[in-house]
Amino acid sequence: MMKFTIDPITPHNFELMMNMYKDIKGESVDIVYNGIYRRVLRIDNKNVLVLVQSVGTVTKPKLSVCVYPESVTGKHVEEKIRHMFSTDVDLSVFYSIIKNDRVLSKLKDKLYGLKARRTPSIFEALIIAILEQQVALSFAVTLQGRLARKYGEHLTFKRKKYYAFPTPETLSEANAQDLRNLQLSGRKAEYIIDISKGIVNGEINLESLKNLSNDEVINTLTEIRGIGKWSAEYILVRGFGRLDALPADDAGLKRAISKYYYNGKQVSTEDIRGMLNKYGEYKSYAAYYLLCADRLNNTNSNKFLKI
DNA sequence: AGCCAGGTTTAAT
DNA sequence: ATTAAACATGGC
Repeated sequence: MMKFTIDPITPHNFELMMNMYKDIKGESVDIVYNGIYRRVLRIDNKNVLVLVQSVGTVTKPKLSVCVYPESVTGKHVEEKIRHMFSTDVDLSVFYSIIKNDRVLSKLKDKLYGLKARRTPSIFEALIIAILEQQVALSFAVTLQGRLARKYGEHLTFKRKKYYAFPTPETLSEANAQDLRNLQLSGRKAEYIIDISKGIVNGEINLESLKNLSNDEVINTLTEIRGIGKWSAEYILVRGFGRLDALPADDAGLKRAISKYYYNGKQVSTEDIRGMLNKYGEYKSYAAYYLLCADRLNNTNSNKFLKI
């Protein structure tokens, strides 16, 4: 077992990050209980189980990471964990940008230290984007779990099975009917198989997009069948970790902005872009905090945020 | 029952 | 160039 610690940029609220999705039922590749996050990661072409927990506080954050087995490069694990948990995001900058916004400044107090999780790979962000298109988030998580159980490799730790997110290689050989049996739509099944094939045969190279601008990434990704603007922007945020990108079409975001800023009146995508644009380099966090507020308002019987 | 949910493509106008 | 229908399922 390899063990090391990471010092995220403060503030960093690991517990809140873990709790943000705990109301969503359904098996998943991300397992959290007893305050410990567990999942299988592909590192150095090997599957390893990673356990992450907080051993610090929100203002003096420290993460403890355990890796089983240890036959991988520690530095590679650390890079992946830093990316996934946004340890290098500096929320103090975001908080100073939004200090005059009546809604976001309240959310800052309620969600202090909350950072967004990112996917370990761009491929995973891409597949999740497809799964989440047009369905409730909880259903998308259920589909993700089914996909992992059927197509993901697994490893056993303390008599418990942990599933990796499926690889493009495996999904490229999946059968469309099998995916439909998991209750994906026929379209989503096609998208996932075709994209996986494209990655395997080299027509799609996700890693090569890392140095491109947001717009260049969007233009490239939206040429792929099944990836529209929303998905491309979602992938920019969730997978690439771009802080200045934003899925402005998002249904949940529209609902939140209409509720908190426009007294329930409908807002257009362009309204959203216009208003969140002023948060510049951190506009993804403005969107994320609003989405979280809306979600917490809907899942908590007592109102989370009153404006 | 019917519409919406962290949309996209395809096939009409 | 814009608009409508189809898509799978669960919750309200």
